[in-house]
Amino acid sequence: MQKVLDREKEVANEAGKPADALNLRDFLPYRLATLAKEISTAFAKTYEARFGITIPQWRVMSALGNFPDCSASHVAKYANLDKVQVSRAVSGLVEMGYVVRSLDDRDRRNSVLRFSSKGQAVYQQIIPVARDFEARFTETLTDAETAQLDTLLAKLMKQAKNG
Amino acid sequence: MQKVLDREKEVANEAGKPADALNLRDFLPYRLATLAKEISTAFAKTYEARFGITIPQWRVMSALGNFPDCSASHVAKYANLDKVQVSRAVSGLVEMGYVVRSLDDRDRRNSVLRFSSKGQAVYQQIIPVARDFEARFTETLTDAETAQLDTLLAKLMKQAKNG
DNA sequence: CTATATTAGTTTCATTTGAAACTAATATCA
DNA sequence: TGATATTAGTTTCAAATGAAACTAATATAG
Repeated sequence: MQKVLDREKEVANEAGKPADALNLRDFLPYRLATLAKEISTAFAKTYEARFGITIPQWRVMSALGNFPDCSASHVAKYANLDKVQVSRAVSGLVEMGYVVRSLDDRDRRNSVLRFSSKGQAVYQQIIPVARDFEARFTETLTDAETAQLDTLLAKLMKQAKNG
Repeated sequence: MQKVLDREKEVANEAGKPADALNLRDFLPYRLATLAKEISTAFAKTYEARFGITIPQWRVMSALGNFPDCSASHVAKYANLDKVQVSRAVSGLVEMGYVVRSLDDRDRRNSVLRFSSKGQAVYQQIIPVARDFEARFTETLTDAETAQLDTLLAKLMKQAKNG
């Protein structure tokens, strides 16, 4: 009996599709990757054109918005970037006049990063754009679903980091 | 009255954190991007070492598992890859002896891609690895949460593609 | 039919990325 | 104190990426 079932699984189904194939479109890592890419690039378009910043630069700015005068390594940790990405993103932001980079007098290995007034103004302009962008997604969800999403993302991230 | 509230929002809160800053870690595009990256790289590690394939190559193999003898452009559409990525991934798979590339006699612009027996065997080995990997996540969720996740990802993807 | 346009897939080239090497500053330990 | 180790951040170099140019095949219009 089990044998029959096993053999049945090995042959193609009625649509000619091989059995024992995994449908990528149902596969969690694929779904997350494609969704994240779609959303990230869509959001990036909303600020790249207007403010000339990249995704890592947006993340650095977010870090500085929350932690003025912090170091590059703090930015890296907060924004899930590696130190090379932070270094390059900050260099670009400094060139554009959005960020001022100096050294910590108490430990001159550490950088001290902060917005220029121009950078602060740009950041304040991006925040509502970001909130609106996010709202376009949460608006399609009920309040319960939005709460579920928060819970699920937290659980998945926890499992991804530990397991 | 409104003025007072506005002014209050402009000053730093008790922790010294500026008001009107957006916390990246609560921001949906960021959360999705970091979660997807974490999961994708973790999954990639499970097959890159064992089978020597990259993420795009895994996606191509998934496509061929479901659609034997399909074209590169069909793979691209199915697996959300661009044609350059497919071209390169297939070249690598052909070199490794996992895939056979030929031309469609009815329209010799189209390629016809299929597993070699070796490639088919590797694919069959990866499938349970993939299922186990995914299961480690869904096991941390209740059945209801797993269903919610499916619904939410579908809704978000729909919104990402349209909005 | 021939000329032009379109499609499938590859190659090229410039940019992005990330690991490893490097520089400079501070900490630790004998 | 002086030698070694560690930490922060930058630079270098090789690999990955993606847009645009390219090749070859087929479709379409005149």
